[in-house]
Amino acid sequence: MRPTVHDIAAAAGVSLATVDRVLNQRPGVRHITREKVENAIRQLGYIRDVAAANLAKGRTYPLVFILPASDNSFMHGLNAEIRQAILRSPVERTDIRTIEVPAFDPSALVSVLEGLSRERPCGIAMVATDAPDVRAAVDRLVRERFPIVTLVSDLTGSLRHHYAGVDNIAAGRTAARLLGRFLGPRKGEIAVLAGSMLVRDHRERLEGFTAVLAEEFPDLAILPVLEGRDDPEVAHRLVTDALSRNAGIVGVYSLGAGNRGLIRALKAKAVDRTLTVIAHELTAHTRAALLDNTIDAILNQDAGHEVRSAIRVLKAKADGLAVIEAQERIRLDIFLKDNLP
Amino acid sequence: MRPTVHDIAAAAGVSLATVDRVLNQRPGVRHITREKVENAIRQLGYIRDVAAANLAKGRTYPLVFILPASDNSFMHGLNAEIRQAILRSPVERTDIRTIEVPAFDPSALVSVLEGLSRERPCGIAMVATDAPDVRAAVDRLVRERFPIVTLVSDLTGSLRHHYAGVDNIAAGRTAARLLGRFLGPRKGEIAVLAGSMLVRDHRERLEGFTAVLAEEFPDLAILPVLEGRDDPEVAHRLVTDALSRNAGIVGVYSLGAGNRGLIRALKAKAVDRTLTVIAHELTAHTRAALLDNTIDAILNQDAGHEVRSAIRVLKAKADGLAVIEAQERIRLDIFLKDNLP
DNA sequence: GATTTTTTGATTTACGTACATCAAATTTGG
DNA sequence: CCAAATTTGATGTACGTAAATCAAAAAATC
Repeated sequence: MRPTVHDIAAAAGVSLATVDRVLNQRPGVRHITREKVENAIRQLGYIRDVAAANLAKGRTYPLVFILPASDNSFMHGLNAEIRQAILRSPVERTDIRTIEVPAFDPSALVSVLEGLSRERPCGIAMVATDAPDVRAAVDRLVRERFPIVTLVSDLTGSLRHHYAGVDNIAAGRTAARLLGRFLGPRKGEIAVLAGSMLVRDHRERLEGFTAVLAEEFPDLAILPVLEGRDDPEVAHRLVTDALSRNAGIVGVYSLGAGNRGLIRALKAKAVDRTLTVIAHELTAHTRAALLDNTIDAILNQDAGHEVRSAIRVLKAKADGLAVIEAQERIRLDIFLKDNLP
Repeated sequence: MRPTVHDIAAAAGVSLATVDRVLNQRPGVRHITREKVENAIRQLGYIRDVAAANLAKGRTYPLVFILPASDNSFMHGLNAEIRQAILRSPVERTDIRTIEVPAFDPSALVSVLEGLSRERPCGIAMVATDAPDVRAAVDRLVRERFPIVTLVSDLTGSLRHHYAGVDNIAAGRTAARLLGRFLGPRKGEIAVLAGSMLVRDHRERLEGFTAVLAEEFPDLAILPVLEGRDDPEVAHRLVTDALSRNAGIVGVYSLGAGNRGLIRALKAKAVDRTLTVIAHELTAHTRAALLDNTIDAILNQDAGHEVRSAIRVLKAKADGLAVIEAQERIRLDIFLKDNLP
């Protein structure tokens, strides 16, 4: 049977109250007594029953999700997953609130973070915008002992406890290899459609992509990046233009959102030629395009996994518990038309 | 605040004891009283606090994992993950026991299943061997209200509650498309190395593989399947022979275990030619082979996810709770050298 | 050595549920 | 209508932990 606080008290030769003081780091325990208790805890292998503790404390986990106010399928999906998580709140003892901030606006994000310092949630998940001020604000909160995880977009170099998202450099590299291998011996140019080079994840994907293409597929040249602002209309125009102007395009890598426009452009322009296309994010549109061979592969991150993982990690950090690293690794999904979920 | 049994009792105008009798389906409640209580439960949206209930009951979840006694990397990995889960037992209130049965031996599996009917674990996870007797035994246990999930290898047509494993037909189809696309315009023959055609997952992978190859890559012909019995030595011999005898081989699909032998054969025999190779299961060997370009892609199922998912599902079923379907879907991982974990 | 301060013990209540017991009320059968 | 059976209520204890109170003991200070 698992040891309880009573067993610890008995083993350490102290009272229950003292064990409680040690366990919950309350004051008024002499150093040597504290050590006696800690030894007993270690020797008996005591593990606090978190469920019982939460019951006694009436604990809930107030969590805050900070999201950019972006109007694209991925963010909509992320929001939907957070709503699902809110529905599970009673069971998981969470109390989740989302805050929308203007996209690509570091100062807005910083002021929200500063506001949270007063609200004192027990955990913060945020889609990071990569800027020094944001990093500083995050570090400040971490030093104030707030658990913080970045979601989808990381803030490297900051003190955030965890990143719930995919490795975007690896994603870009994978896209390049798939494209290169699918094209085989063919030579030509590659069009890259991004949202904005101001976003870290897009920059990283491009970085990985160009690196592998340069190293291993020297016959494929990357055209200047098209910045579609994750907007289907803009994407449509840019891709249509590029295809018209450049007959040597053999492949397309769409590393951001706004794929609806890309797909429309491809269907109109590329009926005759055989383009190889890799896109990010599985949505109703990209799924259909994959099935009708307009797109050859989709790279995806599962927003549901990211949200659930962020919640698990924040709760664990709030309780000072360990996380199962392998479980919390967000994988890059590669979908061909055969393995769609 | 979440409603409690007290709120239900007050709302239904009955005593706590009666609410308890209804909740735990104890006898001695008139039909109309039971309905009053059930209405109150529905109206207040009462959800039993599983943590508190488990605390009160001193509940643990005795689970049994039934595994084939196969000596290959994947099964070793699966075992290791189960051991990890056992380490988490105190926290998760599980009590996990594994039973090894001879591989490919339906009757051994059936007798183990029958034995469990007396032991009464609160859930069973099993790597199924596909046979009518096994199906019958599983169905019998399900009718006796045992939660059962199949692990890695499914038992379609049975009443098992859940399958924690990948869609092997999809895996085979994916392998075929990757191979076909990687080979591009090249024509030639494809060698397929399987463990045994007696195993359902191998049969299904082959089925998916041949289907896509036939439909979409008619220039690629499949050679007679090599049955390596998941044994590196046998695999080595078979692949070496095949490569010697057949100069037209342009690709290899290894859908089972024993990849160590395959890799050795490839390195010895295929230095001169450019084979495209797709293999299953990420192990130290296949990982190294992927990195040194001996293998082009690895399809993988994450044993850790499968084990954790099986445990979550069994616990939920034992408590009569819903599972998050999307969370429990085991994905087919596709690894290129760029997105290795 | 007396006094103050700090540390420790003993005890109680609470969290939400399970489960057991016994008494009281209600229904059913004869 | 009475007895027997069934249904319901009231109450208490338990699970493992948190948190509070007050008394007692020990240590530190003068």
